Amino acid sequence: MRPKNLEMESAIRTVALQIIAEEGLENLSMQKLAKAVNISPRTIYIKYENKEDLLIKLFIDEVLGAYEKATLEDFDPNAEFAEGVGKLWSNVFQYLKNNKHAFALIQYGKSSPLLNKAYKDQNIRQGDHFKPVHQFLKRHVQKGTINDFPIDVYRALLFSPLLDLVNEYFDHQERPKQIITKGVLAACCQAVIKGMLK
Amino acid sequence: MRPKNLEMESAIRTVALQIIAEEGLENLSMQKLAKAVNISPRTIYIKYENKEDLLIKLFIDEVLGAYEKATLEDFDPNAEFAEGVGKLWSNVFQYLKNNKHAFALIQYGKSSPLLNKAYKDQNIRQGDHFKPVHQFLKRHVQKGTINDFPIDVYRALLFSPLLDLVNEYFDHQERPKQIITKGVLAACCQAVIKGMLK
DNA sequence: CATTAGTATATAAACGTTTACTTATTAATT
DNA sequence: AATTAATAAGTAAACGTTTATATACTAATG
Repeated sequence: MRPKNLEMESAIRTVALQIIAEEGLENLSMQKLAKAVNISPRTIYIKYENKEDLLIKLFIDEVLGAYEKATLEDFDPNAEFAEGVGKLWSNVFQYLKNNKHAFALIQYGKSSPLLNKAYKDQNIRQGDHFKPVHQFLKRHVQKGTINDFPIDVYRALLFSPLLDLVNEYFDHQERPKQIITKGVLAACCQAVIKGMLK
Repeated sequence: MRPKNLEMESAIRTVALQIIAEEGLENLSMQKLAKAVNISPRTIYIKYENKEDLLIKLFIDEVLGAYEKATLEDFDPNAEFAEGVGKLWSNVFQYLKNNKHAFALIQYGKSSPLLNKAYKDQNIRQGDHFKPVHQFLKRHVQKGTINDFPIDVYRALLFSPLLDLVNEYFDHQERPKQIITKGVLAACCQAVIKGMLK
């Protein structure tokens, strides 16, 4: 039996992310993708059932998986609140800064009904990728460090400003001056922490 | 000369927003839109140059314009910091809660390159729709109430958690229990305010 | 009756996907 | 060790459909 060319599969994913980031999800087509990777359209269908399947696998496995892994790297659920949040912020920023294409698809996850649905299904099926973070937050609620909120509310408070700052970071990359400096990021992180502490 | 049917133009916009919210931007086509409004495709082209033109006008005029107007309603740039931010939050939440379809397109504004570009162009050309907010923030920087940041950074800190909470609000509308209550919203707003105060 | 709004229909290109075929590789058989 | 059969990977070209937009026409109003 002829073996799969594994490089090709990763090329498909890389180029797909690139097209999505540069031209938008609405401008990714199977034929355009195949041409860009320099393969036959049929080859994509050997590895993915159809376009939906490709997009969802791209989103869940390639993007969210790596993102979540990077977020939790060296994160200690038993850390002090400020220290823990600081670590999460620096992990996320570091990762996204170096993975602009992945970030673009993450942004689509909030708007595209297809990806949004996939995200929710994934969250329900797989339980908690972010278990260490939940553990961390729960501990601090019990210690009385922070107020008790549903987990989705913590996500909004803790991470959405950071994602917006990443967005600004990329926007200002093409401009004369970068406004999202280490200092600004640290100050914002401090503001978020201060707001949450009781 | 035969007069334009103005109802038709607003029907086009309403149905377009509906399709985008329900099926995604990538699933809006001119023919599908025409069929849904029960008009000929050509009629859309009388009112809009092409698809891009339609999308950009939908985004800028119909959605962002109304959103910004609603945000600033009865907002007093001379208010105390907590009061001013509270007003902005309640305006935004109130408006988006009642305009789910508009919210969907606003979310796309962060991911779709076409809309993103339109947004930036608009921000540059039209200067500051949000001038009262800038004025408000500047005053509080001078008074020493809050730290001095670029305006984009304020936007991330002040509004992105709120938009995420609106997203959660809609998600939980289809579930047994709404977690984004008035109390949760007020507490989050307090957290954001507290974090920003020096 | 001139002018423009609007319709029905057509266009070429692009879409997602499939069909019919070739190539590369492994494992069994000679 | 060489040959062959089996099988999956991969290609080229085409499928029917949908796309954005254009053409040719009719309807309605100043």
